[in-house]
Amino acid sequence: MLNLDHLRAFVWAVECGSFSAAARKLGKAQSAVSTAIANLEIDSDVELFDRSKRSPVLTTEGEALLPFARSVLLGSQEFMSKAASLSEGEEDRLCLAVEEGIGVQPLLTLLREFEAAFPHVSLELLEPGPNDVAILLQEGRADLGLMTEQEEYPLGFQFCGIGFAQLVPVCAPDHPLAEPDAVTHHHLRAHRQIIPRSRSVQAQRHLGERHSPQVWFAESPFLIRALVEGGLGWAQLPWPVVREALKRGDLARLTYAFQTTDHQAGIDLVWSEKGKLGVAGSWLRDRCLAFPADAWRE
Amino acid sequence: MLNLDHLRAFVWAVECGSFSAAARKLGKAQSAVSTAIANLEIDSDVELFDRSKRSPVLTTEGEALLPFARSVLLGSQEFMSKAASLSEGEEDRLCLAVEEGIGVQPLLTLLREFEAAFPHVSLELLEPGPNDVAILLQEGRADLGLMTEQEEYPLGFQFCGIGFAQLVPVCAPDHPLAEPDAVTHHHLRAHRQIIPRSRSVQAQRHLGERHSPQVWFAESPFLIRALVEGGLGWAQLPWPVVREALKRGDLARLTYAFQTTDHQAGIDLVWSEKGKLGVAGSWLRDRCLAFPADAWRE
DNA sequence: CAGTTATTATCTGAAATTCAGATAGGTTGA
DNA sequence: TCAACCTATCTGAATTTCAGATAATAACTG
Repeated sequence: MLNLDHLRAFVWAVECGSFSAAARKLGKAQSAVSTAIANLEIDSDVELFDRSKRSPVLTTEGEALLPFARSVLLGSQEFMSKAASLSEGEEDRLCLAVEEGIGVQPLLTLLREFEAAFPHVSLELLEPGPNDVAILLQEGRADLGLMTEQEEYPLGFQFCGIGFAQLVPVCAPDHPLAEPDAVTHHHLRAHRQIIPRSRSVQAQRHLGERHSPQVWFAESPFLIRALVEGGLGWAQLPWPVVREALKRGDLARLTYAFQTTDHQAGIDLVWSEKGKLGVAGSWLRDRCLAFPADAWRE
Repeated sequence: MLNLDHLRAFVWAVECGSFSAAARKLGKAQSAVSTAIANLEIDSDVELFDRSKRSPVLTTEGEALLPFARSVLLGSQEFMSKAASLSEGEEDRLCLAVEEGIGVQPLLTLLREFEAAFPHVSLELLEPGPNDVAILLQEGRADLGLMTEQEEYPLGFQFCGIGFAQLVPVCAPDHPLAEPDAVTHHHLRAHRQIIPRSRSVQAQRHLGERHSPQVWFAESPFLIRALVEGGLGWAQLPWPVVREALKRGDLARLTYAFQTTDHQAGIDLVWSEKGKLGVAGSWLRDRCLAFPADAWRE
């Protein structure tokens, strides 16, 4: 029956150029390598080396078989490597949910570090609408979440504010509110506000204050941006969502008369109860917590 | 150290649902499977099964490791399978050179059979210009060749006629020779003939008779077809090369006054001295020899 | 041409491993 | 409670692996 040690002897003998050298490399006796390869030749019924010369040279059959042997050994290394990863408490996969509108841009370098540190953990990234992050965590679908802050979280979750996202009031360039003068509460109330609201009835929190009695709701900030660009109302949207549109002139920024700075929406990092996170999850959590608070404002 | 038998026990235990069942399947004692998996767990430092229930269930770590184990075993099977192929005298690769202009169409079904019969032999197909087949064989670059017949072959080669290709005289539709009347030698001599000739000076055999004192040469029948379509002369070309162009009207067929049937160019199957061909090569050679002689005329 | 070095195959007894069977203990369902 | 099925572990035997010694061969050196 095929034996990994035999394959090892075969590959190392090719690598080193002689059985003796391979034996020295492997820390075994020369006879061990010699018999190992002889057994491999018996098992496979193929003459792997031509021994007529001083040091053995691969036959064409051996040459053809070598990549197969390497492949098996590589597979066994991958097995052990994955096993080591698991035995150190690394999870097999990790799911990170980042609420739509929170730019993933600040995360990119972090994810590159993650890739290098945990090559065996397959990362899944979700970008759900507002507050769906909490639902994904509750369902166990996601392990770690990044979402705009909420008054209270369900039991069994830990959370920690890690920064602030800038909420920018915008409307279409030809919208009445786009006038250069600062707008008052009175102006705002006269026009339709569009507010993000989650699909699930479970938790219908909305992002930002409600300023107008006349409101529409929409699931995604990108959908809202489209509505606002179409002149259907005004909205407070995260800076990463509107940055390009403002630069292009597809949107206009409102100037509040009653507030000089933009509204800040806190960003919380949320994870399920402490024990559930593996090594990689904890690493990612800790690195997120160490992020500077203004990294998310771009 | 990792051991293939341990991996086998692991995978079969998962497959069968219990260690005992796996032992029965493998024809071993239950204790063997049990200790094998225990050893695998020690080696990898991962708990693969949860034994608290009647029959063991995979842990999440075991689940993650299972595809890696399967991969290693699959690799070992591929090794043995390839070894069996080699030990039966199948070559690792086989190179078949089919002279340009000899249609590969008749070969297709044969190649499909080849694929099924010799899955481990990687086939290489070359389509060299006239007479380069002989050179490729001589250099050892190709193992088997299909070429238009030649008066003599270098030593060390065997050859056998296996059929005939039809050589069709063609010219451009607006060429003087395209007239409906049959053309005589005299007509032919008045116009430039284009003849295939190999790149190598070594053997400058040309395909078909020379009918005109005014000749050009070109390497490939397809190149010649382009020249003829451009009105630069007339030529005798293999039927598969001109079939589509004749149908489209890009070429016109000449009618010889002195010959009622098209010129037949014999097709030879050529291979290097007998011992060199492996099982797959011999198989392919014998199947080619059994081809009906008119298969190449389409 | 003789001498030296390096190589492989093979033999041998010891050491390690594997194996089958028996036994004990746990889980499941009747 | 019992029967059926499962796993872990122990034990001695069988098998395999191993290192060291030895002989034979190839290549290089003077």
